[in-house]
Amino acid sequence: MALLTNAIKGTQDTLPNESYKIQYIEAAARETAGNFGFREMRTPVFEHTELFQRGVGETTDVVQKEMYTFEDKGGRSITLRPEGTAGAVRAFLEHGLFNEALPQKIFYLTSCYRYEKPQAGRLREFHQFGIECFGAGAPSADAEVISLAHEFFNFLGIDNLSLEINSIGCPECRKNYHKALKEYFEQYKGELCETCLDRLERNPMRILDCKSPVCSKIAKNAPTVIEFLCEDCHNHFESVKKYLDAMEISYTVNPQIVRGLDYYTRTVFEFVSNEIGAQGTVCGGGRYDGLIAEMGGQPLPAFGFGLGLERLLLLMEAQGSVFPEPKKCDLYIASMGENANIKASAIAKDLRNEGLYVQFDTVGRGLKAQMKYANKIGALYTLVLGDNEIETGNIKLKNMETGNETEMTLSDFTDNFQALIIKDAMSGFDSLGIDGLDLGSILGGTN
RNA sequence: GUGGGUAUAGCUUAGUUGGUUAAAGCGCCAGUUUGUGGCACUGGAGACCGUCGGUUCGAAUCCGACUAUCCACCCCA
Repeated sequence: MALLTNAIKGTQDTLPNESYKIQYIEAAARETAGNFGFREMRTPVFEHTELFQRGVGETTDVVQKEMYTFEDKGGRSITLRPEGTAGAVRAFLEHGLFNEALPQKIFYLTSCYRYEKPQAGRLREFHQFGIECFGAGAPSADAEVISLAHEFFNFLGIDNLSLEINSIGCPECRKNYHKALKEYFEQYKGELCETCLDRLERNPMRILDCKSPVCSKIAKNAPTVIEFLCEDCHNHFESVKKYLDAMEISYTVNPQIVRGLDYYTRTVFEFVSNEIGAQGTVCGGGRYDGLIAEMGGQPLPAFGFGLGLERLLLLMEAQGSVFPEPKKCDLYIASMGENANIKASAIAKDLRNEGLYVQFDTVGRGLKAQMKYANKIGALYTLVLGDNEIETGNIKLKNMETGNETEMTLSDFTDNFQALIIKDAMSGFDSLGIDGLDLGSILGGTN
């Protein structure tokens, strides 16, 4: 039974009373991306496993232990995407988008999958707002994409998010840096933690990231990547900073930032929060000039980021952000008797065609229960429809907020409901005169 | 994969040193009002007390294992 009624570990349902929040965030993402000239790309949730092995990097944790990989019935090895960039690059190459006007500016809103132990801000299925800018190698591209994320956060009214940037250079400068780093840490071989000893051999840059007090203390005085940047990479980084300064985007240079995906080169950055637990990176990205060639294309520079929607939502709730309320029900039609029930459905259809949000009873409840329901869903107006109303053609329209009822004929009501509620919202029925809208004749008494 | 916390109705929780029909608030349904919501009052439905096993005359309560969940490490969005 538990299998039937329990969601899979590390997954989350978004229920109807919460979904408007994530919809708001997604709408903000589309809006912001659009203003920067980024257009949406949708790619499959699954790809050939090789794509991620090559694209994300064989040595990364993501590929080594976190992928959802399975064999399909045709014997192919398939993997649920653990991130968005590899698939976007694949589609970019497959459809020859490099022949279109460059840069190709792409955004996506998608789910990603990683087999990890869930914790605060970390799910096995999570959602990303991703940006990829293909074919833009200038420092202005780095700055533009970073400013897009900045603008997005700004739009949502988020503060307390710090931008940290770094440059990890090109493969050429990294070679020298690795050498220097190894030499440095080897002096402390006796003190480093076990995992760091391992890192010393495989990827000494990761030691910079270690949380153990001993290692991080040693790492503090380690040589930084920035000191080892070649002239081109150095100039590039300096230029990026100038652009950010000019856009008044504040940042701190954090030489400790080492991104976990192999494809990054030069500029890397993170937007970090300290309000949502240990997994504080809400947005992370950078330049990946080698990836497109690595995946079989002509060499082409690129820059992008991934932004975690669940973490963002967590952050917004921690900050008490207000989300725009979803639309309220304009009209609830409470009906009694078969004739009225049928009439209610017909009225609802007509008003919905005019773009109004209308509901009627589909449970077969009594009038009182229907009124209760109308109240619960926050209906703005209620129309009671029974044998009397059908017979006489006279109805009362109830404003659920004030409780006022207004008498009118059914046909006037159906013809003018939209105008009526606008007028009512502006002034209330009580004060309605004969100005503008010609509604005087249908607004009999109020009570 | 490794640690630590937690597990009682849809939700939030109470449950005294093991002792009869496991309690409350919110929510849900209905009634008080033969055709009118919110407020109040009354009633109702809803819990194999996470699962399995053990100790005991007797277990929601003690013990063990498992599972789930939360948090942290690793790593990342």
